[in-house]
Amino acid sequence: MFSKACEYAIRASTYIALKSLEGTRVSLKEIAEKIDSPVAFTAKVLQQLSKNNIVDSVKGATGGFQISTQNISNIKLAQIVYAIDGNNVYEGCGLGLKKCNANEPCPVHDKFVQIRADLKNMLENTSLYDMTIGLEEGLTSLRR
Amino acid sequence: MFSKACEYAIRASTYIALKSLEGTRVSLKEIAEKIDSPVAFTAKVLQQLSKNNIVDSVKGATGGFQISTQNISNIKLAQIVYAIDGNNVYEGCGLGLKKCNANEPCPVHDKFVQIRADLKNMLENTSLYDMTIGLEEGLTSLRR
DNA sequence: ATTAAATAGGATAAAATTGTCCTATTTATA
DNA sequence: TATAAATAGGACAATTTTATCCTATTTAAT
Ligand code: FES
Ligand code: FES
Repeated sequence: MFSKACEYAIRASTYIALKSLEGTRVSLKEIAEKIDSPVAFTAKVLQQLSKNNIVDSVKGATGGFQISTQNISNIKLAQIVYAIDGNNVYEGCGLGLKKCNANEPCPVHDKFVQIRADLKNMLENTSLYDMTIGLEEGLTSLRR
Repeated sequence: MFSKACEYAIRASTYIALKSLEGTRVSLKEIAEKIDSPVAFTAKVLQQLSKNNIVDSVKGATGGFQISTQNISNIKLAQIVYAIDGNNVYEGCGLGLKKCNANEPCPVHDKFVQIRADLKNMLENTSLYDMTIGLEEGLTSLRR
């Protein structure tokens, strides 16, 4: 469904959001540990998220990653997926034709666009804040 | 969503089904041409489909691939996807956790399982015969 | 029998994705 | 000012996926 990079991106952003709500900035090292991801690879993903203004990075000692309270509410999973995996999830053909096109549809087009729309809808309506709910209480998890 | 191999598998099976309904067997070369896929790679995919009894292969001159009328009705996309991509589509976690598990869910679990169920449902209820409807008349396409 | 056309399958190669390592830069603090 | 801790980013390595090439085998038809 999503690339590994994108899975890490969502999990990392969620963890950063959680800690930002608690008022603390988090280091790459801590993030990778808490979401169980390879450190250096996660660094690349975070760089991309930073460039896309999805997370804020602070350099230097005591630096780290954070997300503003406003952005925690405003940023949706759809933006993260788009930043890392591009628009294939939203516009790609289920059977791999170059362009999904209702005018010359593949045999699964009608059924596929519905599922894709549901997925898109879910991603567009799930904020980072939504993602953090239940995390602190251990009702949901970012590792294992 | 699906691997390239799986996309080719679905398109190839659909084309073979179409021609089998017309009573003719088709060669690898013709298949690759009609679904716009790399010949040798498609051969590997067809080998796998043959091993999984999704398509029948006939060796030798005048040989080729075909699917029995019964199987055209009975074989569902779900079987093809499973044969090529395994069960990740059906059982994998949306955020890449090792196991999707309702007892220790990731933050998107509840929403994700629904979408996954819809997809699974669609794949389990779409037969190769369904896939061929509209193809002959050009209402749907396997290339472009 | 020979030939030609087809699939089967092993060995590689190319490309994309995933992952690692090292150095540069930034910045708080001692 | 020196140091230590942090991100940024370039270069590279490993793995997986995708694609190609070549040979063996099968089989219909001449
Ligand atoms: S053309 Fe294939 S999903 Fe739209
Ligand atoms: S645990 Fe992530 S989708 Fe079920």
